[in-house]
Amino acid sequence: MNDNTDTHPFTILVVDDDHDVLAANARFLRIQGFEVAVADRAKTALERLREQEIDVVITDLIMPDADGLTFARQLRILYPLTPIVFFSGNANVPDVVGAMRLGAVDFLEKPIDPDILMETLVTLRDRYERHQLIERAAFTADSELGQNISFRTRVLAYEKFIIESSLNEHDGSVAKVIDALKINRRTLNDKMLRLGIRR
Amino acid sequence: MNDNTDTHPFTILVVDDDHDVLAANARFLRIQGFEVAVADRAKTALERLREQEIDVVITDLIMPDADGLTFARQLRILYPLTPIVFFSGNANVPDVVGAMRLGAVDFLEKPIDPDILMETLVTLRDRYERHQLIERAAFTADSELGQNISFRTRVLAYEKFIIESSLNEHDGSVAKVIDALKINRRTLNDKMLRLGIRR
DNA sequence: ACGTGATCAGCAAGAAATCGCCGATTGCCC
DNA sequence: GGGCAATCGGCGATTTCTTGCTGATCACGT
Repeated sequence: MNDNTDTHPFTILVVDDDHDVLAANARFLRIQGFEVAVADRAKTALERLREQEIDVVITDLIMPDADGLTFARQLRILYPLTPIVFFSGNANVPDVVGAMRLGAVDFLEKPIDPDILMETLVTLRDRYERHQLIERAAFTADSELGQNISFRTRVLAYEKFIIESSLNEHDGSVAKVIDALKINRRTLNDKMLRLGIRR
Repeated sequence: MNDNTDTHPFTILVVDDDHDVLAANARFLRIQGFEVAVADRAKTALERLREQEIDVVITDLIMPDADGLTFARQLRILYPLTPIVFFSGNANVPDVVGAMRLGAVDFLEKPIDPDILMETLVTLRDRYERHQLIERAAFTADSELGQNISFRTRVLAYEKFIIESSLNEHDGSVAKVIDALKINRRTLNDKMLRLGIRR
């Protein structure tokens, strides 16, 4: 199911309707060594997401064809675990609340401070490099087929993700995972078996 | 409709260092039929939480003895499931982000609009009156030990998130959610009940 | 080689979730 | 009012999950 891209580069999708800002940010991120994809509106952004593997989405809250929250909502359905970072020039509190409720990783203010942006991205990349890999495969594998991923599938993928993350976090120690997740050892074993998790 | 005096009245803890505002808000909420506890600082608030069962905490972001986020962090350790509603007069984006990351239910701006506050609280109460009880028990049982949130809890939270997202996406149409998530109607109904999801 | 600690799977009973079937309710249109 | 579509909850059979008990591996240090 999972394709060959053993190690695809960590890719960031930057969404901004201001082409100048978009280009500048993209350039900055490329210089910093990230793989960057760009889009100037929600529709294009969703296309990019379909075309290539995106690891992080950084998006303006305001877009010509949809507001950022609606976009994030769609994104969440299709790619439930892809981190989203919002930015906006004049965000009000309800917007920020809404964004965070949709699982935004962070909310930055425009103009973006490069240091802060980098810090956020590096954190995400580290996290990605540690665990994300496997969980991602499960999600994307399904989502490519169509819009609707079954409830069951999503939940299983999430379970897998949690367990693998925790295993990673604890250097593969099952005992520690049992303690951390407060899960019965037998149950954990079964789930690992069922979900195809190896240490 | 429902008299749920089976356990204890739905209790709100209001935290504000401005005694006048505190008194005014407490009075307002009592008139609205809520049981209200008050505190004028983080320390007192934590005492109240120990003394009595609190169902919702409404707190100013700024307190004399600790900032609201630190307070929320402590609260989260001790009572991970207790909903927190923040309010602040001059909130900046990072504060809101931090609050939401700590699992705040909402972030209101001062001066508080009574209607919005009521709406938030009524939603929380309804949810509480449903089956939050069960979930709640699971959460608090786990949380006493510390940071680690149990596997079960996380999965439940994710299920809730999926269903709520899907409901949102489909304007609350259960039928469409059933189709999108490919979930049995009966199962969905059960889960909504168990997880305290309303349309 | 032996003990120890960590891990794993088979088994089976008990617990929980799933889901079809049924009837009830509500809002809407004719 | 009557028909219709959407929604919900009770009931119960069936399936699935959980989990304690057990014995088996395996790596490692003595």
